[in-house]
Amino acid sequence: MDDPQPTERELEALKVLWQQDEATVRQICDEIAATGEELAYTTVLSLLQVMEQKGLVSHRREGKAYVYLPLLEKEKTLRQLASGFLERVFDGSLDEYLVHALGSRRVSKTELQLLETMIAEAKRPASRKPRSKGKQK
Amino acid sequence: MDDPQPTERELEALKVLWQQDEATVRQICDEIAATGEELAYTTVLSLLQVMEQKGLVSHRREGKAYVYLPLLEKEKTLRQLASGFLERVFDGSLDEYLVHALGSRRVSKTELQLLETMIAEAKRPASRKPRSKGKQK
DNA sequence: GTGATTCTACTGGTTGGCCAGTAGTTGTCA
DNA sequence: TGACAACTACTGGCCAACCAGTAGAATCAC
Repeated sequence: MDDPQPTERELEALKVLWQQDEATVRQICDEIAATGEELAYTTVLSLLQVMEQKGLVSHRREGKAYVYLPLLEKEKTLRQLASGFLERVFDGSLDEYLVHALGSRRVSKTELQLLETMIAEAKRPASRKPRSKGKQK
Repeated sequence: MDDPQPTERELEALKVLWQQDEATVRQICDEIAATGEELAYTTVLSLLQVMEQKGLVSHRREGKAYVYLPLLEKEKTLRQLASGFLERVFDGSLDEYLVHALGSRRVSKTELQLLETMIAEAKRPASRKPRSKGKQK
């Protein structure tokens, strides 16, 4: 409830920032363009400014350009997005979600393996995973 | 790409329709109110009318009231929502999604069991699941 | 028929997200 | 210093979602 959720576009920008730690408007612009969508430089800038206003990102001057950096934690944000979606669409039922998610695409062997590992992990009753809030990276 | 995706609110209305097969504006209104959100009658009506325009629902007269019924298939819609979300937010990585979804809440024993079953199911290489499109309820 | 009740049709307003153009600023280089 | 290039600030337009008020139509009791 604290931090505001990013919109679709904002998430795109955040992904770039998460991946590169920080980036100039130009870089973000290029990165988004690389995914197929061409946006005007000023459009991306506007987006970033709105995001700064919302507290999603911050920036500092570097020479002539602004370097933006994310304020939202990647892991936390994704977690919130995931659980929010689950709640809204599937009323919190993970099974329901999976039934539909699995039904819509092929699942690779590797993925299945990973799933099993995760389940085994979750099965251990009181095994508090360290969940280092410092996170990876 | 065919059928348009419902918005947040529209999905709420659709859920009611799916659950009851069909419903009057009044019923939908009450049902939504039961989840905690009070909406004006006319608001719900407007919503339904927009949805009809989009081809999400249809209606027929019954006495004095209109009875709305869903045109979107529940299973298909949920599947599209699930996969769309997965694609947009997690770049299609189911693992990634699950890591975050599982991390955000407790998972019950029953759920774990169900997950295992699903995985076992998915593991069988060419076992075409019957996928009875009629499904439960 | 008349009136009261309950519904639908129509219409408008507000907000947020998204996009981009123009003007102004800053840094660089000769 | 002067001119150019690259950047930022400001502003507005567009559209979808959401909400609700008012007017009109159908139904029913009497």
